[in-house]
Amino acid sequence: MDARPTYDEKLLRILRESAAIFAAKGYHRASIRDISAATDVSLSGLYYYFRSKEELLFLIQDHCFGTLHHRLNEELEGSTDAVARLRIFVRNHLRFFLSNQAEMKVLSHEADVLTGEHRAAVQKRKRAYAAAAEAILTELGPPGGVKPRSATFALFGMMNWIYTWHRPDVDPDADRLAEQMTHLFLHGYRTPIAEGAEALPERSGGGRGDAPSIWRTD
Amino acid sequence: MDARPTYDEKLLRILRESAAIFAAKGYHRASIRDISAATDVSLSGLYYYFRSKEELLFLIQDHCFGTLHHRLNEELEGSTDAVARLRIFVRNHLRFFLSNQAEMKVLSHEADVLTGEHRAAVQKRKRAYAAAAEAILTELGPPGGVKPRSATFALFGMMNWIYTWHRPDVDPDADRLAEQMTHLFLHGYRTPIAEGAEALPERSGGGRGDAPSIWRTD
Amino acid sequence: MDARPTYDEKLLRILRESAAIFAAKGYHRASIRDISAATDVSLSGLYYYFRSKEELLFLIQDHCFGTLHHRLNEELEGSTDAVARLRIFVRNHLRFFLSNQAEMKVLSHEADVLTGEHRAAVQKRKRAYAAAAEAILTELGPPGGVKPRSATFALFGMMNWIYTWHRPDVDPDADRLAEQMTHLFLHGYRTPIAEGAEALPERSGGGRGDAPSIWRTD
Amino acid sequence: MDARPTYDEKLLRILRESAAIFAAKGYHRASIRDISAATDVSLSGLYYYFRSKEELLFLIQDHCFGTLHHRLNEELEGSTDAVARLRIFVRNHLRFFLSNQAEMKVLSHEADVLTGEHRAAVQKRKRAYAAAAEAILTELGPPGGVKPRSATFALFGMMNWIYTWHRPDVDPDADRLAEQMTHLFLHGYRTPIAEGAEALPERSGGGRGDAPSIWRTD
DNA sequence: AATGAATGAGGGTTCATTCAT
DNA sequence: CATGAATGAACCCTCATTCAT
Repeated sequence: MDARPTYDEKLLRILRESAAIFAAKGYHRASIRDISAATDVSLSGLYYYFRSKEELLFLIQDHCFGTLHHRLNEELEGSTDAVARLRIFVRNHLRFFLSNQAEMKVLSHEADVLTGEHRAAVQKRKRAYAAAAEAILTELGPPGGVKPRSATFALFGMMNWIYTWHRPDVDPDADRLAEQMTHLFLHGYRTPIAEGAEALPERSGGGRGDAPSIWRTD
Repeated sequence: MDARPTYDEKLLRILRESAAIFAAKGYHRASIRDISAATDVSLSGLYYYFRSKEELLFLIQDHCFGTLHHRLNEELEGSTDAVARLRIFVRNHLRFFLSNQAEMKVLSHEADVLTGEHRAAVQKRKRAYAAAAEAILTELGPPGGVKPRSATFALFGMMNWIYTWHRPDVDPDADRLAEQMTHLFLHGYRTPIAEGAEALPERSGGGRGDAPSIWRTD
Repeated sequence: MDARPTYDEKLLRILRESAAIFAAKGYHRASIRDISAATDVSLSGLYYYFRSKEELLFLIQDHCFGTLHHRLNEELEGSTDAVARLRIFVRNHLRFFLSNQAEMKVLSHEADVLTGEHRAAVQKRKRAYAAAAEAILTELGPPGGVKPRSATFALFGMMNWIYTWHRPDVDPDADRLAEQMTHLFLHGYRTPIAEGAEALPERSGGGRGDAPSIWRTD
Repeated sequence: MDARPTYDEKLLRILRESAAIFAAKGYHRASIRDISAATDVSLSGLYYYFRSKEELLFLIQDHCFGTLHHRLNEELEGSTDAVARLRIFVRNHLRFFLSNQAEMKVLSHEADVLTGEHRAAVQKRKRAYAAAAEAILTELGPPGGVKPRSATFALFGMMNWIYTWHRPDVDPDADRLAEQMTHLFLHGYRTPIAEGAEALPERSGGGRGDAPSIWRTD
């Protein structure tokens, strides 16, 4: 109804372009000058939209998380079956991830750049989203031997790692990947760990505590 | 036998401290001055040990990958059972990860900082290690529906993501985590995907191609 | 009679707030944004009232000097006794100074910020005021040894320096201070310098010309 | 004995040139680039000698005050007569002031730019020097009506104001000025205030409390 | 083998000011 | 009258790196 570009639209454009630049070069290597060039907004003009580079990153992360979680709730609505809900969760996450690769890379990769209140606000979002995930896992019933906390993060690891390897021309699309990851996770999660499974013969210096230095001297 | 501090020992110390600093602040935010302060070597003195900051990062990553892969081969030696070999692989990876958190974080997090020959050299190492992993998966026999490439990276995702969440006081140690992750992966990998599993009712705009903007405007 | 806020009143409010800010932070450190915030006038809105930051400073200084001198003439009117006139001069200056500390600090402290015509206009006011002071001193009759020019500035120094130290809770008020300073000045001014008073034994390297560096190297 | 330029000498040169620039343009208007140009040291090279612009100002002020006070003590040594000591104090101050005009202007004019520890350190110096001055005044015996605190600052006002007016070609040199200011101060300080001196007829709105606005509206 | 001194390039940010509305 | 949006210029400071010693 209103064709005039609104204030919001311009900010959103800046956020989108900035996310792409942060994704490509990394937050610290990207300069405000890069963003100025990409957006065709003067260096100082940008500061009308955010107070600092860090706030810019915050705006990106905050909006991104907000939308991700918001969509999840929409998708879950009405669904009651535990497995279906897990599948929806994974699919939503991966769809969003692959549709907004730049933003999600920024979210995954620049997680601990933020400080102070910005950091706190994003962590709050993160915790809420992780809690939603854990709740879904809980609905699945007791796991077969994997701790729920580790399992949650293992699932996130599978999903969040994709920005490092996924190539659209070679790899499955979001929905297919979602099926596969749900499947992968679900069976292991439910199947009890067999006795003696861990009976691996010890070979070299054991686990933690022994902590051999990473640096070979030979 | 030789009590004199050798050249190597000092370089190694520098690499260790540098890895810790890179892990804590990120490669780009960490300055050579930080490293100078941490190592008690003068700024210019450091340049005796590496030609540039990037080479320093390379040395860390190269040694780290080298050791990781070297250990894997040692651990695998003599073992023939496919499942056992997978378990060894995961355990080796996680032990190493948790024993050398700083280095592994640098490896995971600063993967695409390197350029030119340094980049090529590390990628070669990375590919070799990934190939070893994929070979082990292949030994497991045909998967039940998950593509081997996706599965490999899903496994790496689970494992490499731990630097973002693992807390030694709360979470299982490396060996126990290895059991769980092996278990998690293995069952999903082998179990065939049931027909109709993906029959999720479509809800919002579909997967890729539709690519809704990340930024809500409502 | 007229309740509507007039043009002048708003300008005056702006000048008053600006003077306070300039006094607090110094002209150069104070930003137009600070003034915008303090006056609740938008950044660009301020430029309706003055053409540039420098003009704003000019308006403050010009008004301030104008009023100071105007009051002096009012106070002096009808008084003929030389000493009484000096007393009135000092009292007027100090009253004004302590009643308008911000403005007078700006006057004293930002004296040579102005350039071009602004500078010329203020200096004209300054010279006129200083001439009035010198005239009063002349009426006192020939000094006892102090040059009139130095004496005038010594008096101004005493008076203008107060913005650096005067604390209303501890120090005398304007009128009492005026008595004391008049007294202080008057006696020294009239009393002849005794012969041999200056017969101080030379100690270190003499006065100007010798110009020892300020920086100790021992 | 050693003709090689030492580290110190270079720092001192930088401080001297910086003081001249701060004196000429004011601290805030002067840029590090100005100093770089004046000293022929690269912009970044300067930061080898100080950590920030503020520290540079601190170094100037600290050294300056240190030397001033140090010299005072040297000059006072052995002198016992109260009046002679006052004369020495004033002479030392004025000699130093006129021999190091730039530094002293910076000291007088940029007094409250410093913050934190820098500010505290300089204020400590300032208090010590002011205390020395007050001690000398105390030795003179009880004043004739002027409060010692006001008197001290009146004297400082006379002296410190000279950077605003003194012209070497027209005005007396430091030693002569010292005589005159000592004389000016001394007589007023000792002579009792006559009764009824302050019996000035009130004319316009009285002293403080009445505080007429500085801005004329007529 | 080690370092003090120095630098060019570039970083984030602020500022006074303008102009269409 | 008033303002939201925008900008060029400048500012302070940090960085990786070098080089004479």
